[in-house]
Amino acid sequence: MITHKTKYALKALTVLADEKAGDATALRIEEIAERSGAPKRFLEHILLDLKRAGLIGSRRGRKGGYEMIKNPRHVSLAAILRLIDGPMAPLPCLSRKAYQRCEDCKDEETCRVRAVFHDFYSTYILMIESLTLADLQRDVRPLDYLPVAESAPGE
Amino acid sequence: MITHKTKYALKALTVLADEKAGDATALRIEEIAERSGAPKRFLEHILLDLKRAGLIGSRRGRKGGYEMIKNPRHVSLAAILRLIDGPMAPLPCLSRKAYQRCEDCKDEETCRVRAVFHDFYSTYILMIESLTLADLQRDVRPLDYLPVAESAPGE
DNA sequence: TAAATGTCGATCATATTTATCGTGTAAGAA
DNA sequence: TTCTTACACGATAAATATGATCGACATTTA
Repeated sequence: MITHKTKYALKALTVLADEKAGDATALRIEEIAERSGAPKRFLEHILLDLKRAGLIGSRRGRKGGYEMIKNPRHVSLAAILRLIDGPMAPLPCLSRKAYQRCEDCKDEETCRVRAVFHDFYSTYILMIESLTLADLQRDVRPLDYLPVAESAPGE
Repeated sequence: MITHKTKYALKALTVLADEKAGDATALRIEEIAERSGAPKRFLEHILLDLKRAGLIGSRRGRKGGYEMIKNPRHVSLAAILRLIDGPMAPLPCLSRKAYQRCEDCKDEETCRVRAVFHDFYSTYILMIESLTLADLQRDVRPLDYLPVAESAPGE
């Protein structure tokens, strides 16, 4: 599950990316909040994070607001998820930035859980790194049905 | 991130799967706790969940304990994650079992976040469904280095 | 200056996660 | 039977994460 915060960030960035095509007018937080569906006061902090990370720029005062800086094609979803939600690694012992030894783990080198999730995570990263903001912008391609079932635990 | 609870479940199941090869003696919670590194009283509940799901069986009283019932090759990691952590869908609107409309979403059919994560999730599911408990059992294949970097948010 | 708008720390409410405890129930041994 | 061992299970607590709101301040433009 991605958090609401991340979802709001993605939607806000999409709004700003879509806007960038037009004139260079910055969008007010309120405007972004309306168009993304995020609570305004909550969105403030999110936009601030995105600004600090250099994805978007801001202007204060009258005619102020936010605008996209980066090329959406060069902003991976992985970067956004990490920025907002923090490390994505399935286990703390598999994270580069937030590495932490598992207390319950006797030997990290031979931990099978770690080994299996390491392989899994490698592919996962490749996938999420390859998606970009631009993928959120493209022309609408509506869903029909979910092809993959979320089956019951039993066999 | 998978939860500690799920990690404990995976380790406990691995212990039981490894034990199954030998004689049919059931393992006591305490023994499983020691070998998996999980807190005993916490593990009780986890084993109960696994039992209710039909993955393992239990015997009470003297000579009691838990033992593997299913063939580890037929127990997908997806089933275990769902069982312990609940639905895996990145968005509530993408879950079969726990579907929920996103309040902030104006039109689900054209939501780009949903569309992109739907595609992503499909592949994710295929991957995690294809892994089984048996993958946690195989002969140790130690890790050397993490090949994929968790890069910084900026470009 | 006045109005609009981003900045930002503090705070609060709620949910989730991670346990721990006490007590009950069943099975086997003596 | 009676005792001991071990699972069953609901209640509860502590810690952390998440989602959100507020007040006050800083900056820009008219």
